[in-house]
Amino acid sequence: MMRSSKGARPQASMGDVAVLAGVSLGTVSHVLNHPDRVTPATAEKVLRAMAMLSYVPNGNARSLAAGSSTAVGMVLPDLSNSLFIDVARGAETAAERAGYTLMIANSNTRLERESQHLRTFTQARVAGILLTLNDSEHFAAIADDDPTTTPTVMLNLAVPRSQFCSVSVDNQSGGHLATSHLIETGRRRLAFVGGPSSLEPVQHRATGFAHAVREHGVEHVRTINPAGVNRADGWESGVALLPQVLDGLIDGVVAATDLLAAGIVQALSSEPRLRVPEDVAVVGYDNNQAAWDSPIPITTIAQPGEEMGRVGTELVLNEAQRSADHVHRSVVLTPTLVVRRSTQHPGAPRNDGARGGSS
Amino acid sequence: MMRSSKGARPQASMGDVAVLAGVSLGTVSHVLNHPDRVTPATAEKVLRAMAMLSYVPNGNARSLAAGSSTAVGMVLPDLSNSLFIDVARGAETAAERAGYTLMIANSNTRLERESQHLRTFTQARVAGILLTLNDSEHFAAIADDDPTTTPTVMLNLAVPRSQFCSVSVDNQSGGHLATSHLIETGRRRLAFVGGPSSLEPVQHRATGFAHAVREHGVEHVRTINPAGVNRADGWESGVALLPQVLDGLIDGVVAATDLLAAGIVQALSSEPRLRVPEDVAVVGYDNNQAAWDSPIPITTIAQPGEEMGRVGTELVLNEAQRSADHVHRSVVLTPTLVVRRSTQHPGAPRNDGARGGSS
DNA sequence: CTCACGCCTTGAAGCGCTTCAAAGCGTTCG
DNA sequence: CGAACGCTTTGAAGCGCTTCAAGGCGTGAG
Repeated sequence: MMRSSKGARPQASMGDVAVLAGVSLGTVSHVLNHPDRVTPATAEKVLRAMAMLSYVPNGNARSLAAGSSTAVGMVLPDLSNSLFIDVARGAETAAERAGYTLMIANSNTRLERESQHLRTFTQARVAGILLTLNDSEHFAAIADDDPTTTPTVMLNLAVPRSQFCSVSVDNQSGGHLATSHLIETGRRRLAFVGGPSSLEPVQHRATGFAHAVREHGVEHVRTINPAGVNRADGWESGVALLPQVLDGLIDGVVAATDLLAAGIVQALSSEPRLRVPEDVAVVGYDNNQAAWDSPIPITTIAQPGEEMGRVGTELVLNEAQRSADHVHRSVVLTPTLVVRRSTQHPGAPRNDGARGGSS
Repeated sequence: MMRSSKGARPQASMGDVAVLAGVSLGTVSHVLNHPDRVTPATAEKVLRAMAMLSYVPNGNARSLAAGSSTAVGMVLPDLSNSLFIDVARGAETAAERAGYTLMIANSNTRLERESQHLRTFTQARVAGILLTLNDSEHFAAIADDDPTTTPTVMLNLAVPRSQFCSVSVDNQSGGHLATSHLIETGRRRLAFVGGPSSLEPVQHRATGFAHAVREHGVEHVRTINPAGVNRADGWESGVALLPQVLDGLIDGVVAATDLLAAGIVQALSSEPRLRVPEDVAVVGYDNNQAAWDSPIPITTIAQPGEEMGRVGTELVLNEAQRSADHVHRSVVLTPTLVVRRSTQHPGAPRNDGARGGSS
């Protein structure tokens, strides 16, 4: 059906529909919100009128009168990290299932944008907010100064359960998992490549690494903490590691992110005398695209991103719907190991696939 | 400042603020919207009262009364495609600069979700909508049945300029660019790897390829159209191409996406007698992460994603603010060539870098 | 045949805010 | 000294919708 060419007539309101259908305003509203209270005949009359006028209910007026909204807001720190994309996807699915709509706002890890978006969501009176943060300092700043009464759950950061629900992944156990895998596949002389100390998840992964090393009594040869956790930082770390690897002093590397791992693999492979995984195994973290796409696919720790989004949404909606008897909870999810070439014995079957899209 | 522990008091309203400040409701409103009409002393009194009550204006009531909103909605088809992430980033920047907030909704390329999100945005009375689509069939369905009066601009798809503004990238010229690059670097016997015919952008790239081949009078040896445009499809296509490449019948391949190109490079490289780019050059499309991350970094066509988002936002805001004298425009942006190893002469400097994020 | 009971439908009272005409007031000008 | 003017502040009228008490009306029971 083509757009009706009524020109610049503002928008049909519920009143217009009522007049056209020959019923009262209240009845029109009931057709939308309590169809059971209305005679089928009446309902049909009204629906026909709505169609005729291309009526679109005004969500603002609705939320205002009803005092509630059907949207859930989500603040994401980084759209280029596939973990957060997964989180968004899980949240979207859960929200849709519950009849809500997910609105995503991107902060680019800027504290200022984070609280700005929080404010916008609060003003819009969304049903709940999913706040995804990377950095515990940002959390502190936000928790102190944005006294939101909107149900909010923290994603990706474990927080004192006082004010919010939270859903996070156990980074320490992930670090432990990665390290144990290396050890179980025969590596004995390990290095850890981490990152800046402000990144809480990275620190926890380091702790997990340390525990595993101690438990198994293998050698912790070296730790590098580059300024960032991207590919370039990985490359540099790999170069730094090279001499010891060549001397056989290091036979396994645990990297705190996949990007780091990819850079490390790249650096190590650039040395012709070295082969990954035969001479040195590398394991990453996050199950990012970079881990699939690496020339040598990289073993990694997969974070249950979708689950995080799903659980977070369920928690926030629970709080929104039953705020009375809602109790804040901190859910901690467990990451899983994904084995690929970078840690496998030669000749083992190669894991391949794609995560990407098209244009 | 800690959250005031007033318990479950609903929310302070503008009226409460007015009473506390000892002024009228209208004055409080003016403090927010027309600070110039209010005495500094009064303003301060009001602001103090707001702080005291943790007052958060109700955006719904605001938009309702004012008849306008300060949000821009964006519908994205695929969060895992870095092109769209770039678009979102550009849009976000432009929206922020204009004092608007960008709300992103993800449709996962599902028509049903697309129109659902459109409806939500329309109901929320956002100032404008950025509709990003992949598929011209979806456009047809949506244009016909969603008679939105909200300013809307189409992104990524060139559409008849009748109903909407649109911003798209000239895929034909991109295909031409990629092909010419191959020819200019000495390739003479070319193959094209495309995709399903429903993907309009891919078809345009094919057209550009064909034109370039004809213009330069080089040989168009073969076209393959796999069922998809992902890495796996690329691998299969690469395998199919292998015999002819080995026989020297093909010395250059234009792929319709980077994922395809990555798969092709992978397949070709698995043949020890073959070297990329010495024996065969490969060029991709999109400037996705996969093109950076490939063992042999892949020359590609970069789409101006951020610019697309920025221009789209400017158009939609223009229409929202000056709908009277707004004229629909179709902006077509030009893609650019990014040269990497996969098409370069041996010994040429290697282009490296990273696009990724952290966790 | 009448009364009461249910089911639909109606009308009116807000939801919290913007805005505009009108009222207050301290000044300036004649 | 009074009129006129400009700047603040006020009060009230909605914005479009939900909801709830109240009104109509058809039906079954007495």
